[in-house]
Amino acid sequence: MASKPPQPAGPGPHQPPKSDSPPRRRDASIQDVAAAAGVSTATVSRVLNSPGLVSETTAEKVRKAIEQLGYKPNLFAQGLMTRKSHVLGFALPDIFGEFYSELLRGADAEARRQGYHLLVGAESRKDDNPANGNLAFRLVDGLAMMITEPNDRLLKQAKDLQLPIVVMDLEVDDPSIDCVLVDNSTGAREATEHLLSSQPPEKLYFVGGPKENFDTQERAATFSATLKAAGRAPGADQVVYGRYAVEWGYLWAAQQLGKGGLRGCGVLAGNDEIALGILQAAHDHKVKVPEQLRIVGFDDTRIASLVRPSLSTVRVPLAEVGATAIATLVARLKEPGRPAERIHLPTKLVVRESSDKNAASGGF
Amino acid sequence: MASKPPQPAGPGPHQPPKSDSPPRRRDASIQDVAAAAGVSTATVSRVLNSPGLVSETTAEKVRKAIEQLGYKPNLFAQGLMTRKSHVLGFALPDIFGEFYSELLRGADAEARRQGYHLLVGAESRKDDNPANGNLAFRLVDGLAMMITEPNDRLLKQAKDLQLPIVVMDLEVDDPSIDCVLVDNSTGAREATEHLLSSQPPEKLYFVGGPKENFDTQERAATFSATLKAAGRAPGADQVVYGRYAVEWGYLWAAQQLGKGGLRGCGVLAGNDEIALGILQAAHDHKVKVPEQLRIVGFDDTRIASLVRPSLSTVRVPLAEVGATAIATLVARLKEPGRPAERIHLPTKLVVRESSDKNAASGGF
DNA sequence: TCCTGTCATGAAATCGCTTTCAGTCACCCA
DNA sequence: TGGGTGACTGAAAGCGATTTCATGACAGGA
Repeated sequence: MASKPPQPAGPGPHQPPKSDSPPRRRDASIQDVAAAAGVSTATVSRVLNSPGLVSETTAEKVRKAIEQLGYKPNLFAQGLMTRKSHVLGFALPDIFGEFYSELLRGADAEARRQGYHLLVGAESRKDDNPANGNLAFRLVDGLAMMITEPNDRLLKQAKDLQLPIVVMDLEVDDPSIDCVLVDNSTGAREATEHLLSSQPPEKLYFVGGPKENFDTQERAATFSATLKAAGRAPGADQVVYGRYAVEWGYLWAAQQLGKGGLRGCGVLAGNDEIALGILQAAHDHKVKVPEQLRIVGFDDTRIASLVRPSLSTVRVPLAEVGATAIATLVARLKEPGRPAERIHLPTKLVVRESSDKNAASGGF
Repeated sequence: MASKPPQPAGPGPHQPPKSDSPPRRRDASIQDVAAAAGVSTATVSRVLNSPGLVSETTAEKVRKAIEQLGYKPNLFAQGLMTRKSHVLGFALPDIFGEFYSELLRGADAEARRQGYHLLVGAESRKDDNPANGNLAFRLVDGLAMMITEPNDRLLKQAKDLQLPIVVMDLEVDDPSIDCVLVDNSTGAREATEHLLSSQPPEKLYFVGGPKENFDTQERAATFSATLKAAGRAPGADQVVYGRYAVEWGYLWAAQQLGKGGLRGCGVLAGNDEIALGILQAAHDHKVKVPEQLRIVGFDDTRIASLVRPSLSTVRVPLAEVGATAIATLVARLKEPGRPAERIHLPTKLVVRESSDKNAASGGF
């Protein structure tokens, strides 16, 4: 019906509708609707945006015209006036693997629920042209960004945009910015205590991601604190940093195993990928997990339950982080004055085979 | 000039500029730049959009003014005139797991490279309010959509939008729509032949995703054809359909194993998830892979190389699919008249432990 | 009867940009 | 010297919505 160009009724009596619409069919505008309904554009606009200001009889006429012409307001024009696009930016440091896709999934679902759309951007560190980033983000109503390292350049840029911002994963000091955080310490403590329990291991390690990474820092700190509380303050070699990657975990473990260490030890990894690398190395070196080496990961991405032995890990509600970020952002959009929040989402140890030989394997 | 508040020259001689800027700092507009540079808005616009039409001296003045005022064109106003937003829609049936995140990663990188941004939407089948989908997608310049089942409602909606469209994963008959496809048959044939080779198995199975799914159909067809070519035309029970999920793979395999079957057989799964489920079931039933059961997956998501035994699978260049889709879309945007393409991306068998006990384990 | 207050509506200004159209100016050639 | 040419530039007309302000009709109160 959108495509119904019923004789413009104006010019000639009966110009044959053949070859009528040279492909350039312009969408119906508010003007067309107004004309068709015999009212002014103001009235049409009111019917759409403030019904109740217009009498039921006219409203009905207008609605009919809208229906008939398949009218949809032009979002650019609308945005020009209202300064709203109903699009939210969702900026990630990268898009890779389960971790980010979960985050995005939660965010997208929530955005949709609230009538918004998501403009995603993986702000790859490589691309140093700030113009790129700014360019299209300038039409979003707000910005949810995941920032993993303090002093991120991206955050500064974002502030300059003067947009409502919510940051995931990093607690920024700016009191005007909402933050959605993960309660790393509970999970890390649970995991560490779990590793300490039952057969107390020779030695416990924390194998983290990048040293600058906020999550890694928190997890490492809690690890150390928990050990200290148990009277086993860790040495410098027991807390190490690297990258959030399978390769790094493998590398580290292979080295340790080469040195003959690690048997009878326990490892808390900075995330599941690292844990998987360690698992792999153990396998290659014929070290039995969990009998000779107990491993706990972090994040509980899907893969954790699919590897053999299945990976104990700390569950982080990633989808919920994304969803909460969007919800908070929308709340702020609706009520700009509200005080910024610091929302902490819980984490929880999930024990599987890699740290407990009695654990059920299952439950994908 | 509408907004030029420097002494209207009319009323009072010298109203004091104190209390001048209450926090509402409006972004500089093209008018402000024009005024600051002492030129017309037309000239400013030209400096930005068609340099070469303006003399170097004026251009310099204008650039200085832009710099000084931190001027950024208003995207709504710009869009209103040009009908371009430099935003592309990227519609997925869902956002879940490695599969879609890879797709998205490739797409995002390419979009960025080309100066576009991505508006993502997981068109969850639940949400049946078409208005939702249409709403913000109406400001995109083009739409890349993954469609896995013929006759998708979403595709029709998209066509109504009259936007340039590129479809991933499904070959649509509409000759005006570009398609980015995966060469399922090569991969499926390689995989099937691989399973037939060396110790010829008792029986070969194809355990697919949804029967309506286009990829599954192609893969199943090739599987059957290859078997037939080898003189071993498959029975009805050898090609089965279910869902793209670990659970389905597990369920199917567990049933077969219960019946005592499957030992000495080979399975080609519709995707890696299904294969993983089968692997899991085999493990639970103490069936040795690959000695007693050989398994090949499809897609080569990251997890395939991380499970034990590592999973043989057909590599599908997911990121490349996404990137190609975007590239094609942009190409069409730049040259609307170009004939629609059918781009086939290659697939390739990757042999790992789950189908070949001599395979190297490694290479994550 | 006249004045005032509501309600429904339309005319027109505005948002910030692009683009057409029409100069202006300097210069060159016949 | 007159007219033609080309290079720059500015005025102004949109693009399609929202919103202010004015208006007309009508009802109620003095």
